[in-house]
Amino acid sequence: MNVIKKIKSADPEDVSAEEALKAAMSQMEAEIIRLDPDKSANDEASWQERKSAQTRLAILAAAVECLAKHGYAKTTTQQVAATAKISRGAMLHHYATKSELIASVIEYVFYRRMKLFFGEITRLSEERRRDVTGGVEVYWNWVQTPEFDAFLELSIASRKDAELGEIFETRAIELDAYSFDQIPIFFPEWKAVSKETLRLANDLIVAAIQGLYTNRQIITDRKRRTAVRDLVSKTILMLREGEIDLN
Amino acid sequence: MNVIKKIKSADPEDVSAEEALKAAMSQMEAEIIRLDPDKSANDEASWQERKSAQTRLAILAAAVECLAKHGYAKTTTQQVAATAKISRGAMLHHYATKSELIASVIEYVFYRRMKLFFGEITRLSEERRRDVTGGVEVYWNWVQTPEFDAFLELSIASRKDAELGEIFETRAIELDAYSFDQIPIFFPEWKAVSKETLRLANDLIVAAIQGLYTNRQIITDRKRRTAVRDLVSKTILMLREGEIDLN
DNA sequence: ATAATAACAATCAGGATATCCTGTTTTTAT
DNA sequence: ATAAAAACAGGATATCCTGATTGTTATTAT
Repeated sequence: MNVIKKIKSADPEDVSAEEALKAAMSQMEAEIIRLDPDKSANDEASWQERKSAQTRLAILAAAVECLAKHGYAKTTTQQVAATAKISRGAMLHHYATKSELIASVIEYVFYRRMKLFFGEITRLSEERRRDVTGGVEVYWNWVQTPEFDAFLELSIASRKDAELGEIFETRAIELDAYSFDQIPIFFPEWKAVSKETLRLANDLIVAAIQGLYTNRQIITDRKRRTAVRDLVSKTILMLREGEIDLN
Repeated sequence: MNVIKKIKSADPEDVSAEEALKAAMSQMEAEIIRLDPDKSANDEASWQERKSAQTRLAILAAAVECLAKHGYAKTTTQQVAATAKISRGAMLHHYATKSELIASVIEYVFYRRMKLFFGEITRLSEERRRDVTGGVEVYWNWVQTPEFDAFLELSIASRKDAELGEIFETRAIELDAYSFDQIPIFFPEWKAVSKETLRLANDLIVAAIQGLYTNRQIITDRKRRTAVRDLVSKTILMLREGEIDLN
C-alpha cells in the first residue's frame, strides 16, 4: 500500500502526543497534495499547464455536481460540459472518451473524499476525539456531502463496468486502508486496542452509517436515525472497553 | 396503512403460539397473493387474460434480470424485450412507455422481496427464531439476491426522478412497516420489548446489513463480514435484554 | 358467423448522445 | 519572427433508444 507511509518517529514514548498529531496531519496534507489532480498549483507551471489544469478541475467538479444532482444514468458529457461552462470541443480535448472522463472523476472523487475526511477529523477538538460519538459523527458528516452522493453513483455504476470497477475498487480499498490507519493517530483511546477489534469497529461504523444514510428515505424520522447512531456509538464504546465477548 | 391488517384473534393468551403463527403465515400468504401481479393464476381467467399476465410477468422478470445484471443506466426497453424473448411491439402493447414499465417493475420487485422475506422467515426453525443471529441471518440472506440488486438500482434511480420516487418511497415504507410488524409474530422473544426498542433494533439491522452488503467490494474478507454480523447480533441481543442503557 | 377486441410483429420517425472532424485563437519553442 | 503545439469552438455524423404506426393472427362476444 503505497499510500500509507508510517511516521518516521522511532517510539511513541519519545515524541509527545501533540507532536505525533502534528506530524500525522502534515503527512496527511502531503498525501492530499500527492493526490491533487491540479499539480500545477505548486510548481512554477507554464501558462498552458495552469490553464489546462484549471479547466480539467472545472470539468471534474461539474461532473461531481451532475452526478450528485441528476445521478449517473442522466449524466451526459454535454451536461457536464454545459455545467463547466465550456464547449463540447474543449471537453473532448481534455477527455477523449466518456469512460476516460469517468475514470478521472473517480480519482477526483476519492481525492475530494480524502480531503473532506481530513477536514472532518481535524475539526474535532481533542476532547471530542476521546469520545466515541465524535468518531461516529465524523463518519456521519462525511456521508452527507455531494461528494459522497457522487461516490455512491460511481460505486453502483462501477459495479457493472469491468474497466471502471477496477479503478474504483483500487481507490476504495486505498481510501479505506488510509482512513483506517488514521484512527489510532487521531483517536488516542484506540491505541491499546487490537488491530482486529479496531477493524471490526471501523467496519461496523462504515456499514451502519452508510446504510443509515442510504435508507434515509425509509428511516425518515430524525429521532430514529439519531437513535441508531447512538446505539452504534455505545456498541463501539463497549467494544473498545472489552465489554463485549467476541466469538 | 392498508397492508397491515391485524390478526383478528382477541387476545394472545387465548390462542396458542402455534395457532397464532399459522394465522400470521396464512395472512402473509394472503397478502402476497394480493400483491401478486398475476391475478389470473387463481381466478378462472380467460385465455387472453392468462396469456397477458404470463407475458407481463416474463417482461417484469426480464427487467429485474437486466437491472441486476447491467444496472439501471444500461437497462433499455430493447434489452428487456430481448431478454423476455418477445418483440418490441409486444412490449409496447403491455407497457406503453418506459416509465410505465419501470413503475410496474418497482411494484413487482417489492412483491418479490416480500415473497422472499416470507420464504426466509418461514425457513427458520422455531429454535433459530428464538436466537437473534437467526434474525440477522434472515436480513443477510434477504439482501443477497438479484431482487435486492434490482431494488438497489431502482432505489438510486428513483431518488433522481420525482415520479418514480413517489412510487418507490410509498412501497418502501409499506414493505418496511409490514416486515417490521411481522417481527413480534415470528420472533416471540421480542413481544415483551417496547415498540421503540424493537424499531431501533430493526433499524440497526437494516442499516448495518445493507451497508455491509453494499460495501462488499471494500470489506472483501469473509471473516470481517461475519464479525460485523456477529457484533450486530450481540448488540441486538443486549438491546433486547435491556443491557444497553439508552439515552 | 361475424364483428370487435386483444396479443402480438415489424417498421419508421424523431430525438438524444457520444464521437469525429475541421477550423480558430493563443501560447511556446527556436 | 515563425513554426509547432496546445486550448479551445462548433458543426457533422453514426448509433442507439424511445415511442408511434401499421399490419397480422388468435380470441371472444353477440
